[in-house]
Amino acid sequence: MKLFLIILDLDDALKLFDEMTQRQPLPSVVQFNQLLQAVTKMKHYSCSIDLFKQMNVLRVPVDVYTVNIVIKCCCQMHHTNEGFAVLSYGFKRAVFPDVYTFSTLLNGLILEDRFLIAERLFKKLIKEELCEPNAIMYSTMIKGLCKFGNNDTAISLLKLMDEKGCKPNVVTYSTIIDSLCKEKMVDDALKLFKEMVFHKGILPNVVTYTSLIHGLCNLCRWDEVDKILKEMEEQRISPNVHTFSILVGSLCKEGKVKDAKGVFNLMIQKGNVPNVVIYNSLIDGYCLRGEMSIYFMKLKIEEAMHLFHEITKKGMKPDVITYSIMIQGLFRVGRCKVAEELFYEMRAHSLNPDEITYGIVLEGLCNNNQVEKALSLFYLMGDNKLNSNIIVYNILIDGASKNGKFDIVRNLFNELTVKGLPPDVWTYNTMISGFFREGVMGEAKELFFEMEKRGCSPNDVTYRVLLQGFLKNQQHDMVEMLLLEMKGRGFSVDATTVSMLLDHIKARSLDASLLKLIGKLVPKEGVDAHCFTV
DNA sequence: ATAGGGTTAG
Repeated sequence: MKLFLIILDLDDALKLFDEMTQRQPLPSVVQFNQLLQAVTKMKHYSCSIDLFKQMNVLRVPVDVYTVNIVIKCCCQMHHTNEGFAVLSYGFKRAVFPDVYTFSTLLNGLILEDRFLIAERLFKKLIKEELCEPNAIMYSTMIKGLCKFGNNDTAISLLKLMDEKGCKPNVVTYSTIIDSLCKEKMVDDALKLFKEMVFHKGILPNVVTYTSLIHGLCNLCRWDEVDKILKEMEEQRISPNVHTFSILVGSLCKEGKVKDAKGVFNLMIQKGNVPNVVIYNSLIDGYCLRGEMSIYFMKLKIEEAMHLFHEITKKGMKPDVITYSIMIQGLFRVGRCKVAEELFYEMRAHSLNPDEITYGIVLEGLCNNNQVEKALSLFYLMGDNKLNSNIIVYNILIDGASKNGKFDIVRNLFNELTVKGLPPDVWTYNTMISGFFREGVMGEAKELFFEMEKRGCSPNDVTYRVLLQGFLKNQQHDMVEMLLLEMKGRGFSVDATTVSMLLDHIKARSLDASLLKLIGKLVPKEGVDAHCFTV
């Protein structure tokens, strides 16, 4: 009997477990493993661990499969140390780990960002010949290297495993290809893709193609996206909901919501079942403010709302992200009441808002002249996690500043020191622009000199804020110094600031000799600056 | 062991 055929939900599994434990004699370990596997597949990790504990009480024998499943559950819950405890429990009962056990543990360490420990374990396994690494283990280590930005080493390890006679497979390659795409190194990814296909004869799958499509979409290389989609068709590899949701998301970011909806419909027409993720992408598209009037924004919010309700109608549940997107959209068109209602509704459905949701709500309130409400929400509802998030602080500081509550701005900024939460470049920029708004240029200048000392380098926005602030306040003595610093740091100056500078030169409040320097800071026309920032 | 969604400044 195949257990997974009769277990439909957690309830079934638990009932079956009870029934199994009462049988005389007890069912075999294989059947218990199947049950644990089923519970784990449903992502009820802590439940699997509980069942495992009960098995021990009942003296159901366990084998390496049992141990592997339970270790996996520990790791998925980010409790890898408990996974190691299960490993030593196994040793005590003469259940010895295999390559799968160690791969799972390595994966858990990487999941918890403990790559150095993973690396040490991996080397130890090889050196002491505790197990022969297979493609899964190598791929796991390669994933870790990629995760910590070490694509080059990942590629070296790929070569090394091949030399050692362990053949990389489509997963190994896809891992690196995806990582390269995420770092915008799509050409390197395409090179590796060709190596995989033409030199190693490994066939790409939908995951490989989806990663490439993602990378190309991010760089707006649409022709090549088309080419990949055609190639997939030739290879008879159908795009799935993942692939489509990347296409939908990218079209939305381009402001082409109608096209995105078209792709969404096409996907359904092709027999794919939409999930919450792709709904969220599309709803976000309808909520984004493009270059349109508030009238059209309100119309689009209606469509977003319609899609939002469609999720429930189709038997799915909106998640924290769905609610966050909807709330943000509603605040943007000034429908605060409905936004707040949704904020309460999500909690009524036991969806816990995270720091991003809070940030959205706080920003929405601030932008709609409700700073006090935002602050009381922040102090009354915010837990440790929310109130230790620098972005949330930045939002509040900016909101208070724009609403003329500068005493609150100072309070919030000082609170960061008390909490030991380091301000980031956004915080400094927000504060500096707040000082200008308040007309206290001395403090703006002071904070600018201070930020570098406190380990936060200014960025191009900092210089923009400073230049525009000084120009508006007829303070010209800092301008040349700022422009020179920008040149030194390789920043360019934006159109608005340039035109302000030129106005001041025309009015002779700035010396014309600055023109040469300004000319060097203007990005060359027709060249996409993004090509160079990668 | 590999792929998808939501936050801030000008």
